[in-house]
Amino acid sequence: MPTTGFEFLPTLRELVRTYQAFDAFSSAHIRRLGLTSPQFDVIATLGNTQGMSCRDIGQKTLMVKGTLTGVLDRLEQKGLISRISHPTDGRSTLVRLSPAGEDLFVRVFSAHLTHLEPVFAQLGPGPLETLRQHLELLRHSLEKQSAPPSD
Amino acid sequence: MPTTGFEFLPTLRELVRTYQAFDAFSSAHIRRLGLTSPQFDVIATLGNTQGMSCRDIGQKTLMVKGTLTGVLDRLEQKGLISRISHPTDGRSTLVRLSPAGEDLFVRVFSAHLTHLEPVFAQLGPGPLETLRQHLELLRHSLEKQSAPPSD
DNA sequence: ACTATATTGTACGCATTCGTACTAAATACG
DNA sequence: CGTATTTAGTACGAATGCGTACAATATAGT
Repeated sequence: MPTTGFEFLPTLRELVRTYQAFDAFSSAHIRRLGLTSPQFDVIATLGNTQGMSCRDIGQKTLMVKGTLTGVLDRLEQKGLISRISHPTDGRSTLVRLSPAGEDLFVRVFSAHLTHLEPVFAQLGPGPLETLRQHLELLRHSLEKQSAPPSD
Repeated sequence: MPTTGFEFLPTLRELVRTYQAFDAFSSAHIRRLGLTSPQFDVIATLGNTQGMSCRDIGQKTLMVKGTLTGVLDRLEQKGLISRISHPTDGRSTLVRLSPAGEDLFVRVFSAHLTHLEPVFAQLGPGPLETLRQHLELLRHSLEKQSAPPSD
């Protein structure tokens, strides 16, 4: 017999609530380290690289370029990154960590993962992997239905 | 033998990516209906009620009160809600849908769920429920580690 | 009754986020 | 060679989102 539809609502709600709980937990720690979440995202992305274009950073962090400009402005103002003109492509800018940014990256990155680790460890290896697989399924289903992004 | 730690990273990344994919998919549809996501959230929360306080709306929508004030301002400006003084508690405000807000709720709410349904249907009932349970586990683990919210 | 405390909502500043428009530079095409 | 299109980044406005401070009201403790 067919059901009423909308049986997915509890799962939808749980996805939203869980993500928001994760985001609150993660952001609170990052903020105590003196950064915002997007700023941490950029620092973590640039860590252990020789610099990247805004386009590459945007693809890694899922920020659109308009958003990225402001985040990079504030990181540059704090002296954590520097913008250099690209050697071969005159349209592009190379963004790298400054020495102070490198220092911060080393201090903060593993500290943050260590902060998160025990939370996920509660699940155990099996459920952790099952959760990842189901999330991946859902994401692929979402991406199949979506229009390609404009960036 | 102990592992290197940080085996949770793929699951963490998948949680973030999947939520962002869901949010993009959902927001795009809501925007086509003339609302923002938080505005839709409030309209959906107030639908089929006789009005709620800002505090109640905040608990349902997971918005802090400072954010809610601005969202309600814009909904009031569009004529979709009205703010009435609370009969018994002078500190509180009763927020209700206006007739136009009721109309919008009826038109938009089920349309949005119908838009989302096929995406989640891809998973099938079993994985859908497993996913919900694992997300719930993770959320409870997060909430155990978090400080209680300031609101 | 009186005072200390807690609760409700608003005001404000800072940072993000997206969409759109714009400039500059590189590439494709005729 | 010259123009059209594409690409990279910035500029700007509207709308969240959070933290803090604040005014008005309610409640608790004495």
